[in-house]
Amino acid sequence: MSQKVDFRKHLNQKQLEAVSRSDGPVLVVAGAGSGKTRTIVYRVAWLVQQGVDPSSILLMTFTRKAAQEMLSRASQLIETELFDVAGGTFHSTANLALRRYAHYLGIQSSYSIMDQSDIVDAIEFIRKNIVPGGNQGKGFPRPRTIAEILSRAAGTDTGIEQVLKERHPHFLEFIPQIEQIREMFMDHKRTNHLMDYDDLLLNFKILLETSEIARSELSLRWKYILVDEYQDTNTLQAKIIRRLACEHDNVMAVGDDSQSIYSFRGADFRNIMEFPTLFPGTQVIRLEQNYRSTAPILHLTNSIIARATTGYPKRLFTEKKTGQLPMAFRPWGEREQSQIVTRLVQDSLRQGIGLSEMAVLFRAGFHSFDLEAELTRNGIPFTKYGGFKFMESQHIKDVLAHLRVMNNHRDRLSWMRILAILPGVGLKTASKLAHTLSETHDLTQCKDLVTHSKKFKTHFDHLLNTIWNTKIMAGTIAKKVEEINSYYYPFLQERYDNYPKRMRDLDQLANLTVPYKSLTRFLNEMALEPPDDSASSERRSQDDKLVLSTIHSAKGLEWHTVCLIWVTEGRIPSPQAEGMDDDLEEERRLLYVATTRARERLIIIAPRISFDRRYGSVEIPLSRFIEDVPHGCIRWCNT
DNA sequence: CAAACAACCTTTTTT
DNA sequence: AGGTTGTTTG
Repeated sequence: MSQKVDFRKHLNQKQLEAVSRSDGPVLVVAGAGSGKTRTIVYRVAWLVQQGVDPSSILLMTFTRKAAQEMLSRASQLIETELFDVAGGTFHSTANLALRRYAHYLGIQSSYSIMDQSDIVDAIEFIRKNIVPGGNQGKGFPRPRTIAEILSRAAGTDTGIEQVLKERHPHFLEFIPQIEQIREMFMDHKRTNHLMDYDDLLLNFKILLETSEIARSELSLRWKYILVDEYQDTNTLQAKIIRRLACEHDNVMAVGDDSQSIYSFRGADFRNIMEFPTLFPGTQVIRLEQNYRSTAPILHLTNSIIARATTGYPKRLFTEKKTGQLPMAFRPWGEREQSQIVTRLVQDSLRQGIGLSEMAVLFRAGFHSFDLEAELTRNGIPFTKYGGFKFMESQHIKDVLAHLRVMNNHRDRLSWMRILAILPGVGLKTASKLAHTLSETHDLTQCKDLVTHSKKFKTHFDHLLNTIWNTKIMAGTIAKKVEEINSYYYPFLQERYDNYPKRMRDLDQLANLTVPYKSLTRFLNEMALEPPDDSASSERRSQDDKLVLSTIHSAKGLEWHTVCLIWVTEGRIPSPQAEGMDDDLEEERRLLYVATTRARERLIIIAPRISFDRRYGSVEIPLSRFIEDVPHGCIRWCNT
């Protein structure tokens, strides 16, 4: 048995209270930097030291990485391996449970998981077919928007009409069409054995509600449930937790309503407010001592969130009394902004602050394009979190489609994608062939599908041979990916000028498969948790690089120095939020999350001029959230 | 029915 | 600046 950990020494009064609670529901309202992660880590350690079997603990987090980190910290603490603890996202937990219990719902357990782009592709495909001979063109929502609407309806447990009224009143006239698309989309998923993110949660919930066996088995297995980032759960997820804990009520939910920033995904901070209602007898514990930031930074962040209308009032305090005032700059334009950041980074380096101790944060992925160029010019290495996704670039999707077809021959859209790569194949041909191919197990029977064109037949044969041979060939998944890569290479070269770079991406993809033994596993995990980008897989700790990140992707992280760019109207708050109170509130919380990432130094930059393609140079005011803040909070600097 | 070209428009945030 | 959508041509 491991040595005893002195919990009293490592935790403050409140943290200790949460960690050592015996049984029953607990809600930990943990302000930014108040030791939220620490509390969870110590809670796991405490439970295990009390003799709780690690395999009866379930740790739900926002990303798999977060779960792994917490578990590894906990296991270091008590010097006990903890790989028996179930840890992961709601989606991966749902996936796990559904694989096992799908038959109770009359669903095949061999379903594939659709990622965002699969969903959009499918909806687009359906929309094209819905009105024969014509697209509804003008004013009709785009596939991406439709996907959003459907997802929101699923995640909030409401109807399409409700969602449209609240979020997209200008599409109200299309209710019948959208309903129809929804029906056809569901049909498409059923016949092709597919599930999207919402289906995972929805079916998990249904499973827990309808199958007494599954519910009690799971609830008896996971006797202690910990949920991180509870403020970013939706109603569906709350219901899942409620059911999972039905046998014991041992749930510890941890979160901060002031940091709820995922409402576009159906998350609602009111969820965390209602937790005590969902679990009567909940002990609410507030963590308000901040261990991260200096007093001046905290003063600013407190002022930013003070005007928010969220529920649990709190005011963080710290014992780090001294420190620099947050600095703010108003440079002329984007160019100057990038130069300030660069200069700042170079100065900090001279002061001995490592590159990886600094981060630049922004509202949206494209806000950093100019900065990226400037950093490159100055030879400053950086990695970027958030924004464009490796897995969603065309060439990666092409190769993945081959793998998916090998895995699930019914995947019609992947067939279409593969076929459309061949020269001389467009929508019509692909559609026809994909239909037959997806119905047939044995590809060797499909050779004669194409007879008319000799040239095309050669290509088609080659494709079928490659798929078939790769499918049955022995060897690792990486080997198979390489096989597909070399088949795909000529097309890649043909289609893209930057094919060498894209080829490197494909090699990277092969590397990603290394930890996996089963192709199904690999594909599903990639859909559930895609890697950040091609660069980050090489990143791995020791590389000293500046971090550029969207605010969303910076959640839960911290740096010595944080620099926020584009703190202006039109960027934060984002123009889309304009006129919607709830959304504007969320933008404020977003800025709160961003500013609370800083330990010692916070820099805010807000260019005066932004370049708009339509109107040319436009003057833009400082973000209203900073305008609101008391004067002495910030030191204004000349550029 | 597919390829080549042109206009366009988009652009939050992510499991 | 990129992909996407629509239009024309072969």
